[in-house]
Amino acid sequence: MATIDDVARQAGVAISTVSYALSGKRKVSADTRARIEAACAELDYAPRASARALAANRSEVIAVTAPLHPDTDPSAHMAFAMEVTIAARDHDYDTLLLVHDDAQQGMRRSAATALADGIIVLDVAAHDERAALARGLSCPVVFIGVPEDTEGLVCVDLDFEAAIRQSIDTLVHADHRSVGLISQHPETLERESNYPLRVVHEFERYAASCGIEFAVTYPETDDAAPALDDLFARLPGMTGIVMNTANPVAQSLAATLGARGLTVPQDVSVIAAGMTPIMARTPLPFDTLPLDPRLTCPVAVDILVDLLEGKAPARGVTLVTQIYQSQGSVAPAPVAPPLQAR
Amino acid sequence: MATIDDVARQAGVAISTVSYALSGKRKVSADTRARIEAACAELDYAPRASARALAANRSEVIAVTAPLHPDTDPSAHMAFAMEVTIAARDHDYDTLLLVHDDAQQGMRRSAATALADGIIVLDVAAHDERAALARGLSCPVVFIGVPEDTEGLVCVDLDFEAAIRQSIDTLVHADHRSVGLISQHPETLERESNYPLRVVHEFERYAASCGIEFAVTYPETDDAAPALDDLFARLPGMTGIVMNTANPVAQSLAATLGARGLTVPQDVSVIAAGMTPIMARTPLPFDTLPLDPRLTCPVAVDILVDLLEGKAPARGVTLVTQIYQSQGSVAPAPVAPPLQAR
DNA sequence: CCAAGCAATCGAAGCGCTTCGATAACGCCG
DNA sequence: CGGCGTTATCGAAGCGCTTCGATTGCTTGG
Repeated sequence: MATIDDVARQAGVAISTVSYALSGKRKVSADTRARIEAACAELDYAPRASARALAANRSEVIAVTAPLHPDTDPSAHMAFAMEVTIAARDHDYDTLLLVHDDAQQGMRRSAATALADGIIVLDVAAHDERAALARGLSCPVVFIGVPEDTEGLVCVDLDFEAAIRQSIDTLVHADHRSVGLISQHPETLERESNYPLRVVHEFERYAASCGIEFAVTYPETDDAAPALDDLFARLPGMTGIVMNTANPVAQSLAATLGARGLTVPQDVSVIAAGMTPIMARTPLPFDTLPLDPRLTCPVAVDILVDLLEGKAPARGVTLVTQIYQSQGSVAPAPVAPPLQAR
Repeated sequence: MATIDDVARQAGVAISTVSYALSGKRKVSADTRARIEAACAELDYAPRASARALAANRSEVIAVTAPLHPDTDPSAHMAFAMEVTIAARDHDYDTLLLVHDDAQQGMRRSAATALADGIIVLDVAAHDERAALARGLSCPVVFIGVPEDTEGLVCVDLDFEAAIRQSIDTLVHADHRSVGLISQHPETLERESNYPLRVVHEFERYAASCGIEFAVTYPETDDAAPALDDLFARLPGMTGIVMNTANPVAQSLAATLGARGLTVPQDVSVIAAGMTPIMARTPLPFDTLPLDPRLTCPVAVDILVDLLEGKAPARGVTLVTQIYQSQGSVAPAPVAPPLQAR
């Protein structure tokens, strides 16, 4: 393993000149640079990460906490971890994976030992213990997801409120006047990240402000039938459905609608807002505002890197707009409401 | 951030004494140790990872390559990465995630810069480019999965051959004399890791040596019906099925058997050998020899750590025995073959 | 009573890099 | 032609830790 010393000797310059040539932090004449580069290539030189980290007081490593609790979807998890890793490499950072049950310990350790320069927190719950921890940590932390209390935190998330507004707008423009929301299992609302709740609130607020009829239902199981029946009981003239629910429920809804003799989009228009596309091996035939890690992760990493390199101050909460993907599941509302039609 | 210097001063000892007290590499008297520990606690001391790595010439980090090609299952990926991470923490190692398309570059970089002490390679294909690379790398590499040419490599995998033998034994002991194997999609056999092929070979070899009738089928799609029909066409008296196939096919098989009026295990006995249990949100009602990351990952990490700490020489290929999980899908063979029975 | 042996501790030399201030070489202007 | 500002390069001081050999102060046996 060649060291910077070997390179300097080989190129006939001082160590510091090699360092400056490689980092570009001071000007080096064209031909010395050429000699140094030749030496590096010949000796197959790569700077020792630990030496560099010690001297420069930065490790060029970002830690990623993705704690495993039983009800998280590992596939979504991996997708986020991968996207963070890819985005980090674009800035020449590597990522350290912290997945132990006790994410706190991992975060503390990476900060205390300066293992990582910064931390990305995934799978954020409404009342996340990692929020309090992050406030007391010496290194920058960026959350992907928004906890209840964002005081002093830097968070990135999708703009679920905007997605809901866009879903309602889309339906309203297609003349739907009665729209139902299928939300998450009641326990999920408690435990999980708080976006499902934000979705419900915004749905109710915005639907009301648009002057349309609306109702929200919370499926108890993965079977969408009771939820659908519940909605139709409360909105007999319902012609539009917005979903922000677990994928199995969505899968089941597709089947249930068929079983009820309802065709999408002739009888009912359906939009899935803020759902993970990854799990959907069998893609849903619904218009979607997908919860796409490729939207949030690069933004989160950009912000963290800016923080690390002192390029920008902490930014509070950043919301990223989801992209509407049309699958033809929205059509103008039928003249007669679907249930009365038959 | 306190340094070892601060601790030494606070405890009234030399720096080296602190180092020895913390590492345990030399004896330190009980009361100096106590003073040092008190000082550490008071100053909230944690050794700087980079300084330690530079001085000791080891980073206590293991790199994990999990390249993302389109046909890999992210959920399984994450499960492996997590299990490796957990196992590594048990040995006080952290894990660096290398996930870029170009895994080679990541491996080279972590070795060249001494970012990581060793590398774990996941998702190994039969002709994996990373095999050649590993041979030329300066740091130990352990593969989870077995490539075609294992010369000079250290690999850990499940003992698929043993699983197949155990599956056949189980069926034979229940008096089944005609057994079919549902293997993978033909392209999967080409591209993927080579265990599906090993499974087919061992199935044919061992079934023949047991003197039973057998056939192998390769489903073209996720629909198991054609595969099942193919098997029955070639083995009209088939009473046992071994599966080593993609999970959707298995899901489909459960449905198809029902549709054909066949009951498990009364009419047909079924065993799933070497399949990922993670994906199966809806658990399959079949006896299983699951492809469980918790079996291989800790073993791989143990081996790597032994290698790193010079405790043991390279071990070649290590095969781990899968654990049979009974779900009641195996019963004694019916007296009359199922198809003729109706 | 002294040499030998042992246990506990210290001091200093690195590990390989970054970075600051100093230095040398050079052209330019008055 | 001397002084000055540039530009390119050098030297050395760390960064915070590990580890080796040396030192100190005891205890023992001869």
